[in-house]
Amino acid sequence: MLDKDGLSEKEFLAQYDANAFERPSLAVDICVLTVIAGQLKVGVYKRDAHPQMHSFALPGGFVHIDESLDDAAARLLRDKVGVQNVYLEQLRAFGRVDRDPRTRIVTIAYFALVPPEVMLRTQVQGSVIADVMAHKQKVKVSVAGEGLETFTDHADIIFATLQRVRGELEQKSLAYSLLPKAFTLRALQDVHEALRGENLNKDSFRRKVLKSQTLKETGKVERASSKRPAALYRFKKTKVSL
Amino acid sequence: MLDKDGLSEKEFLAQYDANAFERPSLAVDICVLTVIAGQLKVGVYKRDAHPQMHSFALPGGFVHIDESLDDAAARLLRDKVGVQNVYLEQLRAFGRVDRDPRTRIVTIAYFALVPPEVMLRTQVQGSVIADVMAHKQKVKVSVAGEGLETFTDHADIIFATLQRVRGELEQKSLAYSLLPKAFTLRALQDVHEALRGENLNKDSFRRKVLKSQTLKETGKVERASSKRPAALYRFKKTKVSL
DNA sequence: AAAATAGTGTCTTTCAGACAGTATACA
DNA sequence: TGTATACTGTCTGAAAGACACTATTTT
Repeated sequence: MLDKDGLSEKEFLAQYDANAFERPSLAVDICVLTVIAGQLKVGVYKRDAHPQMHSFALPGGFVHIDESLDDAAARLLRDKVGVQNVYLEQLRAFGRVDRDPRTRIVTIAYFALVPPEVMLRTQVQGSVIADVMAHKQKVKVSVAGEGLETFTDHADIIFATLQRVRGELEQKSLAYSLLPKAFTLRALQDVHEALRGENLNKDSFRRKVLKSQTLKETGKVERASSKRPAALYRFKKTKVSL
Repeated sequence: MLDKDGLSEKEFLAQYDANAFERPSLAVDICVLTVIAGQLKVGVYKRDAHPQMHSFALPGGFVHIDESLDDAAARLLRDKVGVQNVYLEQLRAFGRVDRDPRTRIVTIAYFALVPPEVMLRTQVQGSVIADVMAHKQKVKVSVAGEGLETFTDHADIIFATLQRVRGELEQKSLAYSLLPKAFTLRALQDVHEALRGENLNKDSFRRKVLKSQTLKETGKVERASSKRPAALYRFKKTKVSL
């Protein structure tokens, strides 16, 4: 079968020149979220090179020619954050023309949800676990109350991640990716509250989650520093997607 | 301020070589949706060139080096579909390594929501307004009951668009982008039903939408071929996002 | 015993779904 | 007049929020 230039598909592919036009570079950046003691955190690192040296950036890097976007994200998460086998989902692409002064770089943003024990166990050079606060249409990244300057549009990426996670929290049961295998109902509610940025009614939260049949009692109770110990539950990964 | 190689930011940028590594090509593809007579439709065109000649593809093209992703999507929508000033939102990137036989092409998928009058007015060479049916985790694209072969992963893009639109239908009031300025409550419900792929309770749908304060009566009624004419409403663009 | 958190029972309000009935067009 | 659709009013059941109360631990 020949095309309008009289070429077969094989001939067409042989003469195709991918370098005929100037192309943007393609990167992946990852917004790593965790909830520690009811506080929402993001993993960033202090840049030690130009451009925007000393600002704080999300971990990321360029997409190799022979790896999928998902593979690139998993590789960078492993290499730059030291974390694997966690929840990892693509957010979207960010492609403002002037978002990077080096050259035209389009980035595919991902977000990862990491349980606190896993996050606290990783120690990578220059990495910082910073606080995140969403207020209005912006996000504030800080450590010990001290605001951090964020690299290029990375604050936008964090904000968009928060919006996405809030929307998918229920449908995809994302909260369980931020908890250890066994957890109390209070801890589950803490995660929901940290992500949604608001307090929830304890009674109806308990009822809803218990009635949803997504939890299984472990029979054990919290080894607690608190007062009355709470029952520990596990997540039953049922739930169907749309 | 000098980096670890002793370069200033200006010197660093001058010596930066974007071509040091082989990079994927970057494209944009657009899933154009409309609802005609209660039926969900997608705009595709029959490929007249390799690869996968004669399959049906979403309109798209390459991202220019000096335009943002959003600008590229708007340009391609205008040039390839003949439509502008419609709802246009980025879905996400699709980057399977083997998704295009020409070379490594990562595509940023967008979706557009177009009112039926606007869609029917456009006449672009080779374009087809096809039916869409979602069943299970796949999508079926057809014309007059005849299934169409879709180009590379474009069926996945359409499916993902449907999922996204269903999720954002309420929050972002997307249905109004698929309707003329004045519309009946029945037409609004038809759009919701077409997008969600299920029938809704008429009574509670009316009550919910009327109570939501997002509609304004025009005072006019439908010039109808139906029985009793229905009141026409307009969309009051209030509603705050998250 | 006091304090603090976990967990239970119940009342009220809200809202979706169902159904019955009225209104207004066309054939 | 019959029929089909638009629109209104009311009942019922499910679930969220609020509140009161009991249970179990640490100090």
